[in-house]
Amino acid sequence: MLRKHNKPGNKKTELNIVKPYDFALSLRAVKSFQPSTTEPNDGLQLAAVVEGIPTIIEVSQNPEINGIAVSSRPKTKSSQVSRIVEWVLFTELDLKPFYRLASSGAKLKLLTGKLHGLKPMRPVSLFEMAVIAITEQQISLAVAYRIRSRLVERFGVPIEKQWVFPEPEILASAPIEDLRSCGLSQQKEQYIHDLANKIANGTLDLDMLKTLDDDKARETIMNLRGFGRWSADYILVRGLARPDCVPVDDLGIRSVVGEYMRHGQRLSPTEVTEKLKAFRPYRGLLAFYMLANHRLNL
DNA sequence: TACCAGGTAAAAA
DNA sequence: TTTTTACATGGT
Repeated sequence: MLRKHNKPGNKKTELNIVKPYDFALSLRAVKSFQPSTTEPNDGLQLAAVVEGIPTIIEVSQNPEINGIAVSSRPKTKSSQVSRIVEWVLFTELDLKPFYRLASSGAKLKLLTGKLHGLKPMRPVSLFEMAVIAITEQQISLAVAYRIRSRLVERFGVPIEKQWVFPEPEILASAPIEDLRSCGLSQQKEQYIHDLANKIANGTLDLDMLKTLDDDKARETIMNLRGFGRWSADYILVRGLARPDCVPVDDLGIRSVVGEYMRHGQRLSPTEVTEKLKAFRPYRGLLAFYMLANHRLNL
């Protein structure tokens, strides 16, 4: 007989995920990129609106079955929950071909060995991701983070000790001064209003980016007001976790690729492209592994 | 105090 | 077509 580990009021379901996968490692990796290192617990909590109801989705390791368990508060039967978690954890990504490709050199073999099972995590919503990109243009990450906190706490939906990121409709109808008073510049306030309006009135569906190839997705993003090359790449890499996509302009990437592929010397954007050429279609994953290893300081 | 931080659009040259 | 410029906040 199958043992049920369900408790009343907290329905748990298991998640199918393409292996190898190391949830704890992947979680540590995302957190190492986040400005705030609070959140002491070792599980993942996502705040999202499910069937119109603000919900906390909890993702944790289930040692009994060596898998991933998902629960939600309030509990819901909606299949939206697993779809969200599948998206965030990138369950469908198969790391095996990437490992085969990166096993050529001793250094890279060591890297993928240390980080075995690491997958990038993606934010719940691409709208939030797009707003992150706008706020982080030019100013420091810490400042951008403060501005976003004010935005979320003001317009988002509170649940437990978190907030669900505001829906486009909410920001679209927010008065200009209200957005400005969160610390956004006049330009950035316009970009966000413009984006939110397009989504709210149905002219734009960011989720369809998921169906486009890298170049087409980049082009689509760059046609939006306020999104240049940097922001488009940022969304492709962080928001969609495209396995072959590398933000070659990024200083961190240039240093860390140089660390592995030249003697710790920073590379130029074209040199990064050159050095990673052989690792298509997993150039982005490789860069992610290098960066994660650097951040985690293993 | 002044300068800079994972840019961008619009104006100017 | 390429080069400047304004922009908001907070850390140094």
